[in-house]
Amino acid sequence: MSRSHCHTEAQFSFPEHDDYDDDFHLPLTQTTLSQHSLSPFNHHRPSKKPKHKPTTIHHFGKENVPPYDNDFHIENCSLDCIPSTIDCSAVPHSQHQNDVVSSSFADSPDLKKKTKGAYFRNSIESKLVALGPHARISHGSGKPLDDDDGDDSEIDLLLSLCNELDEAESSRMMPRVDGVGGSVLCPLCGVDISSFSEEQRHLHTNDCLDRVEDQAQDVAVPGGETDGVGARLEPKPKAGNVSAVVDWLRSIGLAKYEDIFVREEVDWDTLQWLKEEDLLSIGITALGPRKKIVHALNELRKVTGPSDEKHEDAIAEPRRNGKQKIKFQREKSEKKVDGTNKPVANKLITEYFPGFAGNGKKAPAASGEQQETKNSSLDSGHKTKAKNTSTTRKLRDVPIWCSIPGTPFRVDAFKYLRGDCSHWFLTHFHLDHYQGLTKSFSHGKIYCSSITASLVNMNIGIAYDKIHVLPLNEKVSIDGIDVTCLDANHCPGSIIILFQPPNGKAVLHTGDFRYSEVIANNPFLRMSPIHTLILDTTYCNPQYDFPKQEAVIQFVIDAIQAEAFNPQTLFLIGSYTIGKERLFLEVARTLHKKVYVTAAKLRLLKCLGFKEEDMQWFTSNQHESNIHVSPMWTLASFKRLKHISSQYAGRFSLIVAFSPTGWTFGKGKKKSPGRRWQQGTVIRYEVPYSEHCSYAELKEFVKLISPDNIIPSVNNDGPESADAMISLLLS
DNA sequence: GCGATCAGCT
DNA sequence: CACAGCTGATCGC
Repeated sequence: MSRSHCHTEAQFSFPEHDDYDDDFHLPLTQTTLSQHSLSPFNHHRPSKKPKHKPTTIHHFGKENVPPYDNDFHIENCSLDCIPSTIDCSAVPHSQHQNDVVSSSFADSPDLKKKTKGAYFRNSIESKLVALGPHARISHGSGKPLDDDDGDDSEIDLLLSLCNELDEAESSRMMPRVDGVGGSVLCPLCGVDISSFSEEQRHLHTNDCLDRVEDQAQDVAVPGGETDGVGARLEPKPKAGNVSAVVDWLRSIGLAKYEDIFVREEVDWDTLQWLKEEDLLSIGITALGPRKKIVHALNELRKVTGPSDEKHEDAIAEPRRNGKQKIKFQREKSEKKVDGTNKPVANKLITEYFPGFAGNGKKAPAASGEQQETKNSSLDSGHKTKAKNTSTTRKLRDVPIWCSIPGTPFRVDAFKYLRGDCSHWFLTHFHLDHYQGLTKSFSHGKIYCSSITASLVNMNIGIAYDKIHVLPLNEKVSIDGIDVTCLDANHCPGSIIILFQPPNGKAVLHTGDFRYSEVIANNPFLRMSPIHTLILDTTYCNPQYDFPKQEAVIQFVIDAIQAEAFNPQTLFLIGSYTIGKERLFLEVARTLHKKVYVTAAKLRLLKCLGFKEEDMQWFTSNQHESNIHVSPMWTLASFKRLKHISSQYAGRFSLIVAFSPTGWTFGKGKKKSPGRRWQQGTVIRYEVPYSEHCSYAELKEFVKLISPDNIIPSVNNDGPESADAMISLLLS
């Protein structure tokens, strides 16, 4: 407390806005520590009526849990539940001992959609830079895009179509599936199916469709002469064909709404024009199904245009540049998740396009196992922004970075589970890497570090008999292939995995990792020539030139000390479910102050292999500390921070939050180790604490490894950028 | 009622 | 945008 301040609590009127999160003035935008240290309280605005908009913050209040730590989502985490096969005393992530041991890491590329270049163009800070220090900024919560905002003209058209149909119906016998009002004709072959049960009618029409499809496919597919949009396999359903709509509904799993469509006599042509409000008005009130139909219709339109339709399930495949190839299939039977036993109707979209990597009808190794791609780009739709294109798919192509060439192994590929593989490696316990892994996993063994194993067991509920714990820095043989794990310096339990198959072409999968001296000196890396490097390229751009973690930790410590002149200050440090532990541990150690974590988080920390002397710095009693660890997302907006602040009105008068992330650091930003933002009594620091490599570190690592081949596991802007990235790294 | 999945949102 | 999630709604079992 280097200086006293004369503010009483009453003076800390909380700046309230009617819409305080989306549009506010920043009293201090880019002050440095020395600049701001005068007083954080000199920017108050008169308080307005304290009207709180509802927020999405929940749960606080029960059992005295502070408002921000509503769940790290870990429950029942205790050492007791860990079987003896798990070595929980493994050296924790945060400490480097005399050897290379640490925790583990991995990388799960596919889930992240990281677009680096776009970040700055749209960032708050870039706007501030452009607008100057008093700029009014608009906080990223923009409204949803007016996606195809409804034209009245379209509704008019729809109405007139309906009218036409009414007239048509009265003048000729329309095929109907409800059987009311006359004989029922098959819409495809015209046979009278009046006497059939509803099920028989659909069987019949499905058979007709199959016939037509087979005939068309014979012609359309072999040449592959399509526009890349999909072979035209079927004749266009006739206007007025309601049963085609019914089939289509079934194909997207919404058969329960067929009655509505039949009742409303929505035929194939009409269907093309339906908009969400139309669906609502005809009685599809549930949001999910409505959205699903809208999405499926959008897919239809992309391919066919409103009057050039197909009538089956649209299965979209992410493609380069965000475009899609779409093929329509009707699913008569259940989709199988097991790729080894694909019914014809379940062919992957890419199978219709010879030459498309990893799929061609005759191409071996659909998952790219044996491929050693220089042109990984061909297949690198992975991690690009293939938004929403695969939501209806059950079977997604296994991205190339998930498959280890020369082995039957997959890495962080739980989104792509199928029966042709029984060895599944998990590099670390972050959602984007284990997504798809559920308690019902039954595809063989999961290989991971001991820390990850305990997390998988506790949080997902997978039994240990399905988990094979891999040691660090020790070569083991799995299915005849040598496998060695190294600490990835990413989050606790994260690993880099070295595969040495019998063909002599070693593959190094970095998972998510941050390069370090320890990694550089690892004898396994120094001694093993690497053929293929599957690389975490999250920050593979020269603009990401952030400091070492140590520097950022020091910055945070300095900032806390600088702000701590007010004893009623609450410090918040952001953290993920796991990750960033080193930051708050070092803060605690250096300042000799405990940090508060929730009880659930504490139980989790106990499983991460920290030593007793480190654990002593954590407490689950919030009154023992004014430095609290909270989930990253609660620190992301001033709105949430203010909410927290209001919960603590009696105890704390100032909140200082630290958001540790690498994304705060990029092109156009100064190379400072942290940025400070303030709004009223809430201060937020964005600090470039990264658990991924900086660009310079990536280059150095690549130089060290000198692989023959690089496969980026994070590909932000499509295949072109994949090649560009590789060139950058090798330059 | 529960697990899985998805859309939407940081 | 999104490092890595969270939340709520829905569906299938």
